[in-house]
Amino acid sequence: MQVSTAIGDRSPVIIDATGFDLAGTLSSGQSFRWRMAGPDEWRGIVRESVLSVRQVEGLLEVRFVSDGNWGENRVAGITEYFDLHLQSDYASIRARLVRNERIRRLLEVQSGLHILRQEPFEVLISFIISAFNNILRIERCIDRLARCYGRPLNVSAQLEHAFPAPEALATASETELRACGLGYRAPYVKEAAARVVSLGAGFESFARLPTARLRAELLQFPGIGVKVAECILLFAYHRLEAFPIDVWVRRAMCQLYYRGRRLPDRRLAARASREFGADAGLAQQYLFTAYRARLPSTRSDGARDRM
DNA sequence: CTCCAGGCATGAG
DNA sequence: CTCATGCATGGA
Repeated sequence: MQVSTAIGDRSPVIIDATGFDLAGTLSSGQSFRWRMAGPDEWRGIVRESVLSVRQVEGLLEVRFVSDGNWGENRVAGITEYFDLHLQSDYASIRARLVRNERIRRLLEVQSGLHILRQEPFEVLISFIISAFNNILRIERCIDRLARCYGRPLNVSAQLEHAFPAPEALATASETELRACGLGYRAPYVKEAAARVVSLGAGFESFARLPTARLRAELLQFPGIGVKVAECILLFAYHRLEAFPIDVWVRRAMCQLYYRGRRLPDRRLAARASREFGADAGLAQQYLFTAYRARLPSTRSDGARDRM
């Protein structure tokens, strides 16, 4: 798995990433901190560092534009973030999903999506902001939040900032938060951050809770409902059975399983659980990206696109 | 101009 | 319990 290790300070980390789709994963709406920086280059902020990443053949090349506290082994940290240590699992999940007739066509044109392992607090706040919002604006809101409340990470002209700490958002004024473009979500973000602060070490222990209890804990937060809770379960706590239903996944499920008839989300969730079981989270990610991009494979009748 | 976006909180029935 | 409504903001 590990091809090379970082010896010097600035030497890039290179990791075997066979079957991984970097671009697809980074643009699949699970992280809001990555931007395309070239034809085959992605620049993003992970924890306390700025990364420049590209995928060549089956290899992932990661440059640390700014140092972060990754400890001794950067390879292990990067491997974990991109969830590359579970490549065999992704292969078996995919094999199971392909057996499902209704989504087979989607998987024939898409592959290699991973679920990133992101910081829980960042995901929690980011998806509170995501409610009734669009991805471009979510990215801008988080960018401005980081600029106002996050630690500066490099000294270049284009200064980049880490995601803010809970204390910073908890003590921010609602007016300031609104100035970041949060709108009516400003008080939710402030109160949710305050709740994380008051939970203290209890928030860290969320990671060890069984999924049902973790979901119940998340639903206690202001601004977190069923959909956002599922996003946090999936993207922050890697609970692969979670199944967030947004407008695109709703359209996908209704079209694929109910001839376009609109059903309540709880029924769609139950159906997803039956169809995909423990693989629902990854299935959801493929449905989301395919329907949001309006891929030809999402057309119900197989009619050709004449645009 | 209108419509829409990775929904939630609230109140009515 | 289920369902309808308002909500800030900005791009298309």
